[in-house]
Amino acid sequence: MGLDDRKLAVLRAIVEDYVATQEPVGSKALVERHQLGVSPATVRNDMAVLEEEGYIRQPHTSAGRVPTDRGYRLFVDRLSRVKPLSPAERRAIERFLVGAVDLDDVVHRTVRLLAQLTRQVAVVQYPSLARSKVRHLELVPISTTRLMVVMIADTGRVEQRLVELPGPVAAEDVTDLRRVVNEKLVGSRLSDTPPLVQALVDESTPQLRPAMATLSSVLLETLVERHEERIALAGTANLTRGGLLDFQGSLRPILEALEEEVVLLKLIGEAEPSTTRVLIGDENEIDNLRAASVVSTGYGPGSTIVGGLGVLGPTRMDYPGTIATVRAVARYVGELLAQN
Amino acid sequence: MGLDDRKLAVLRAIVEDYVATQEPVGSKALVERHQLGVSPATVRNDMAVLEEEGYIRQPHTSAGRVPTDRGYRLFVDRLSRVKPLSPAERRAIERFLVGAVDLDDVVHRTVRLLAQLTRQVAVVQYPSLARSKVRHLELVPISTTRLMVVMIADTGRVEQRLVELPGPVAAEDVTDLRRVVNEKLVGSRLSDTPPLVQALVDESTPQLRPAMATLSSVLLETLVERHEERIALAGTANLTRGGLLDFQGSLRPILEALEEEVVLLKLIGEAEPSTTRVLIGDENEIDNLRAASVVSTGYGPGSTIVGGLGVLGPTRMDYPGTIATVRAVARYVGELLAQN
DNA sequence: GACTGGCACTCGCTACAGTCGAGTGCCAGA
DNA sequence: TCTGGCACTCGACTGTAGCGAGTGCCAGTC
Repeated sequence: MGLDDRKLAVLRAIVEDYVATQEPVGSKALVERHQLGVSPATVRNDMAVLEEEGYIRQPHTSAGRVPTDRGYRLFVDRLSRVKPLSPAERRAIERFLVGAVDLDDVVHRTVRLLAQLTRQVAVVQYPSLARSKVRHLELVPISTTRLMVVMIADTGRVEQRLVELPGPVAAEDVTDLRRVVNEKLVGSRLSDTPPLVQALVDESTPQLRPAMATLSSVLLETLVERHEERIALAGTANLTRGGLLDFQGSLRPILEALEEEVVLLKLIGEAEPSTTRVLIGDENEIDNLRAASVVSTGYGPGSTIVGGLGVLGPTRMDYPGTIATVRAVARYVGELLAQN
Repeated sequence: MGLDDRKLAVLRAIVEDYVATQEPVGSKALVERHQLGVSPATVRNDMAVLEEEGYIRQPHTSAGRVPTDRGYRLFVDRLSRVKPLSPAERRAIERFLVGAVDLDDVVHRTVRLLAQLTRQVAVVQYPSLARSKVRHLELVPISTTRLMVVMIADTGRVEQRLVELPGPVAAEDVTDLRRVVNEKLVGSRLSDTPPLVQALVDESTPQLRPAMATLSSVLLETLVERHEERIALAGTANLTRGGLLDFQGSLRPILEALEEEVVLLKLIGEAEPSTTRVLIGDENEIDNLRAASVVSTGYGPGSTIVGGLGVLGPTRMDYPGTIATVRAVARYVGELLAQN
């Protein structure tokens, strides 16, 4: 079922034109806009083959062709080169990210930047706690039976949680607790902590044990399991570009999906090192997003990955450009994190 | 230009029917569905007057009437009673909010709850720092020239910020700094701090002064001015209900407005004590939201207000129900905060 | 065998005419 | 002041016709 070079060129041309114009593209327009060196009739034959193979389809007879998800996939995999960023884009990225003051700030700036550059919905995952190491644990007494636990991770993430102690604890005991948890936990990965935390309880003095038990269960429960991941989102207004033609007329399912953190994490959180993942339409496991494509990648200081980021848009998107932007932003953010 | 009781009843009926059916309501349908005790012809005369006064209008000549923003305003001010919540709703609120573990948790649960109950976009402002008192300031050394400042407010809010010190500071100096800032600032309103913070610098020992200067400027700049307000949002998918008839066909401007924190704050942040504010369509100062209505109120422990919350929806919304829900949720959240 | 020009065909889109009916405004009369 | 009646308006819907973009196929050419 060979697709010879010209057929591939035709497919590429169809994808490019369709992305640009948002209108089904016909054989005549194709030969006019691209130097294919053959006549419309020939192109039509090629199109027939491409359609048979499932790479393009006709919205209705007497209309031009539109790429299918499969067609986009082939385009992304074999027919496109990642576009180099324009100097203006590079500058925009740098300008946007310098002056970030804070992890929160970095994440917010990043997600806005991504949304602006790609003109799509951007998603940025905060550095995953599971991939962070504990830098410091602070215990702040709020009352005799209440403690605020503040965890600072090496990725810059800060999480806090109020702990209700089983009974009153004296100030010097809090100091002891603080010393012990820091001694034991600083420098370790949170994902590795369960045994460590258990040990904390076992090794506590009888006096501290009840407090330590509560504290450690909160550490595990809240910081590791529940709150674990955070997400920032921007650019939802970009969904309305393309006047409801994308997303088969209803933003509903998309907006619903974007409200679910779990869904977002699934989209961008499973990043593998230094790969850019592209999910096109149907390839998406989330039903609500069957009409959308997602481009995502991991980021982190140096070559490690601490979180994911990406964008979501119509299947009809500029893949080469989007991929380039997502990669570039991820790289810059990584550098930024490395500086801290 | 007296609007007698019957004309007001007609307006009320029109608003209620239109909100329920989303279709222009005609004189015949009106007398059938409401016991107005008069004939359609009479109602038509009343309608003509109401239209002349600008309370209703006809989308086109041979269609029924639709309330104008002005009509809704009159309805809200004089023609409607706040609906009591159903027991199911009460239960939903309680169920949703118990078990909240954290301020973050409370806010997230609240915003989701509001969105779910009102079936609209919900906005919740975190307790305003300007209205909070400092409960504790923690300084955590990250390196010899870096400090993490963690501020815990009495409202439960926790803000942190990385501070780059002008030079290395010894551990015991950090302890001193911590003691001093806590002594001076704990218990004071952040909005009142500028003079206090200035005093901090003036009174510092020469040794601590440079560090204190940086620290205090960060306290002012970041915690008070910049980061000041935080906002949680939920239910954007609800904008797509009513199939694009609301919002004159485009969600674009709405989604854009919702991305701007400043805008959201303006919407719900200017709450006055124990008032529920209703902004209808045109009354809204933000151009993008001229097709929407906002119902908002303040919340806080006891009778104090620490922040605002509210919902945004089409002008064609169930005002009595929405107002009731917003108030009830605000009250519950206030109680929850009071417990801490 | 691959490509091309030509031709018949399909079918969505637009315009137009006609009908229907909901809803109105107005008026005369109770 | 209210009501029933009536003429009128105008959007929604239906059906028809013409247009044109685009196709598939086929016979002919290189």
